[in-house]
Amino acid sequence: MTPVPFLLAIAYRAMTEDFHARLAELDREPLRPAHGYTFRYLAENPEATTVGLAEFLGVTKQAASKAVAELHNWGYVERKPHPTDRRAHIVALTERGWEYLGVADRLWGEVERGLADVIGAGQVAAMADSLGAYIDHVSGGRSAPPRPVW
Amino acid sequence: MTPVPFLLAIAYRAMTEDFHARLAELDREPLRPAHGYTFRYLAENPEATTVGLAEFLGVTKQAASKAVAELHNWGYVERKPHPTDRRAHIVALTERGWEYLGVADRLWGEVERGLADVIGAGQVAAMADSLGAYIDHVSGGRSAPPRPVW
DNA sequence: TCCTTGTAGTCAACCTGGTTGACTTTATCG
DNA sequence: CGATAAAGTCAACCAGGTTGACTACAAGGA
Repeated sequence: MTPVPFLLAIAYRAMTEDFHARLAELDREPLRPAHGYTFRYLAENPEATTVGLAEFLGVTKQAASKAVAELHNWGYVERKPHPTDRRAHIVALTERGWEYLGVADRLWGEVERGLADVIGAGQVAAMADSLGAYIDHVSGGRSAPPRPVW
Repeated sequence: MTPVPFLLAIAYRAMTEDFHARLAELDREPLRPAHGYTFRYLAENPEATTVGLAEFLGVTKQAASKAVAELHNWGYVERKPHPTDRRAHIVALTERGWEYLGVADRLWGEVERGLADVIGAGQVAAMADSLGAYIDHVSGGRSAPPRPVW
């Protein structure tokens, strides 16, 4: 019998593939998972900086800096001077970035409905509750949730 | 609300960290997840070859070859001549390999019980059923299950 | 005010775990 | 046989991270 953690990983991989297939159908650039988390962080933190992003992603600031540069090249993100700290830059989603995030959210919703089609909406809700409770439990004192493997 | 796929990934990551913490408590070498899948494949396929392993892992044969070499260096795996094909080699777990696999299975069981402590054994079973059904559904015609992200 | 200590960000070198491509040796099938 | 395919290796490369050294600016005392 396959241990439950492995089932989680396999299912996640399958869903990610589903997501990318749907992106490809729309002729969308397939960004990596880490980019998705970056988008979410920027969407929720309008004053985001590279260092803040690095902490959120759980990587070094150098790695975060590379990611920002990449997303900037692709036009999803812009860098503005920080209002009070001249060392720092505000990193923010562009129009294009917001639009991509909207599409991604819609597609993840479709993937989730695909799961519901197989196991039922009730089971999906129960699973979300269970996983949420587990994540809360293990993140314990920490404020930020643990990041996924990517 | 966090999409369910992300919850899967975050929970998997948390469980992996739990697993590695338990390994570390036992002063065990922390092998990577891919190694775990390799062990499982070798355990179930006593006539395994490098190419077969590569297909199972979903990587190139060169990558599988590197992994085998590494596990061989660490004494978890041995290479024997193939009985009928002189190009090929049988790759098999050593005693040490079997022993490690046993420990890993026990620890994954503990991690799973940690989940059950939070959400209840019934929910764990329901989740395992649901995920299993989903994985079966999406793997469709394919015989081998999709591999996790590592 | 200046001076020390800390922080945002970058540059460069390196590591890891994979990739592609070229190759040798052995199998297999007409 | 001879052509084609498969097992495995070697070498070069790539992507996405790391560590370490550095610059520019910030902030809080003496």
